[in-house]
Amino acid sequence: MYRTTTCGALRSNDIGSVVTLSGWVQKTRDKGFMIWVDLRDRYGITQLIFDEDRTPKEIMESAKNLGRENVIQVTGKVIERASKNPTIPTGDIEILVTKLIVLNEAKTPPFTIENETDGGEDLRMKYRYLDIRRNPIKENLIFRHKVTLEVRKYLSNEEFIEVETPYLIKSTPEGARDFVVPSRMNAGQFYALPQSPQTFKQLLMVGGMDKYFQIVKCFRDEDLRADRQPEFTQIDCEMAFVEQEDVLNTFEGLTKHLLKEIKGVAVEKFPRMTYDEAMQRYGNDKPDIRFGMEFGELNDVAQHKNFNVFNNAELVVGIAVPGGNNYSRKEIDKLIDWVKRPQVGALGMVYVRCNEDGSYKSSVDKFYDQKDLAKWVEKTGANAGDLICVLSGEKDKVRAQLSALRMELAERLGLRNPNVFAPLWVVDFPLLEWDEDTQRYHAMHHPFTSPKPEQIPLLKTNPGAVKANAYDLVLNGNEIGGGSIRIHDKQTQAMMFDYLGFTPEEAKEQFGFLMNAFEYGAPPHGGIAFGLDRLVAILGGQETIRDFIAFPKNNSGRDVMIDAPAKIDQEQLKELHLSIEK
RNA sequence: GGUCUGGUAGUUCAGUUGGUUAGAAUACCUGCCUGUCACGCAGGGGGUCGCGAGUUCGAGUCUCGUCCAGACCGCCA
Repeated sequence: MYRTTTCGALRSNDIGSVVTLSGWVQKTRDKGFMIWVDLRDRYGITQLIFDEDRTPKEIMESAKNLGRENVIQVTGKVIERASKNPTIPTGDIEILVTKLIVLNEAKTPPFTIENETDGGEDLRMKYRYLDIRRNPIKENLIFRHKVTLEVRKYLSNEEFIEVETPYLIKSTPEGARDFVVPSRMNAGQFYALPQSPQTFKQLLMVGGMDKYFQIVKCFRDEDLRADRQPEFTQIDCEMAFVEQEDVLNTFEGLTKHLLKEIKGVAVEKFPRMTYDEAMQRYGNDKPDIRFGMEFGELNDVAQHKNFNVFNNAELVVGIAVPGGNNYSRKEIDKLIDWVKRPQVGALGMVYVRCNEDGSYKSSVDKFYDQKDLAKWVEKTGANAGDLICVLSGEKDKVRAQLSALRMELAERLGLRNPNVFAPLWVVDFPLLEWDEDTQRYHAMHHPFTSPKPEQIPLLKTNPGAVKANAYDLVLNGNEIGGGSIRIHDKQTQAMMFDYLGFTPEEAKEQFGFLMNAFEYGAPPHGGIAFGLDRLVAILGGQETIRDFIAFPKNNSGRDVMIDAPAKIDQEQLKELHLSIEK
């Protein structure tokens, strides 16, 4: 038997018992006359003691040779420590070792296995199995387990059934780029890995499954970010015989359950905001509402005052930065440079200092008097001591720019407190989105999303204005879930494909199976999908999802540990009917 | 595809206007140390300054190219 208990279990009431422990050598402290070894496993650290009076000589000798991360097994008596360590749970006791077996030696690890490791990202990924031994990563993986367990518990209680759907499916041109898998048995043909199980879960509704969920891997062949991996996990859900209200209530319930069980946070009813309102108030369809700094539109009060930059702009909009009047001229100039970076793309920034004495000092005093500026203050909700930052230009662009500035400033001001949770629903998303590159409309959510029925006639006259029964769940400025009420009849679905530029033949070829199914009694249905990696990271109070994934990919989509992707040999290529272009 | 930042000891980093033998911390090795727990003390080993070209009497430092990593923009129905 390798162990009778774990390294996190023993306390002072175990004193006197004889135990066997197995684990890794975290650290040895060799004082010559006495050697202490911190033995670590998943559950904690227990101190071993070897001393020249009480430990046999040969055990003393082999203890001297123990290196970091050796795997050892020890047997010994639990004794009370002469000097206790109140900072760890097992700090009152230690093991007087009578038997020591080195189960496996270890090379010196390339970075320290400690909470604050000296290892860089690259190295940690290459030796991820060592990284996982570190508490922060280990705790994150356990945390993720708890979240998924709570999801399964909650949804099962609500009578959802977890059903697995296939990973080898068919590529479709809509949406993200597909990962494809060549078929050996069907020369020249390819499977695609699913971007989501969307059509399958709809077919499960047609199949009468009624309430479905699945914690499922999805795949998108697009560039990565700190919060984006090419393979990621969704909590994919679908319900039949529901309206939008039913879906929102059900998954608001799930989210509340998670916040309560995982974080001990009780949240009242989630606020709801239309897409248009979110864009107007925050310039963003996933607003972080943990803090204010709401947009104040200034067209009415800032235009027609001889300042041509504003006069020629579609939108003039500002935010009040709390305490921003403290910024030096140099700091403000730096802020202006920040918004002018290509990533943000503003051409400039106008600012108003709100002095404590109630007066205003702006960068455009030539064009605006105190009375004018007072109106800006009113529109942005600025207080004395604030700084108003104003951007202008094309509506969509300037909103994105000011939103970026708002988030940046909130970050700098420490307003994005990871222990505060501010969820909200953003509803009434547009159905379609104009795409400049292809000069046609794209489905904003996906092509199975139902337009608001009363707005269907509007599709003919002003497609861009049609709203969908689509919704996102936003948490702390992150989209953690999104879904819609789906189309469930063949005619509407065929019409949608038509608007999206599919010929009837293309629609039939790609989605004929779904439209056929709609002819055999498809119930009204709708659903939602949560990004599990992101949800777990946010609940864990972190921005990057990588440390909540056991074996993540790096920025260029590589797994640096197994060194994938990699070439395959000529034989394999031949079998798959492939040849590589030189 | 683009923008920015970085690449120097096992590791994390410093390295001034281009100038002698490239440093620190930590890790590692050796010795000492009568209760350590970030143990302490003394000593030691450890470098293709990412790679390639160029400028120069001289390049870790400047220029160009290239590779790698990270953040972001585009992209992500």
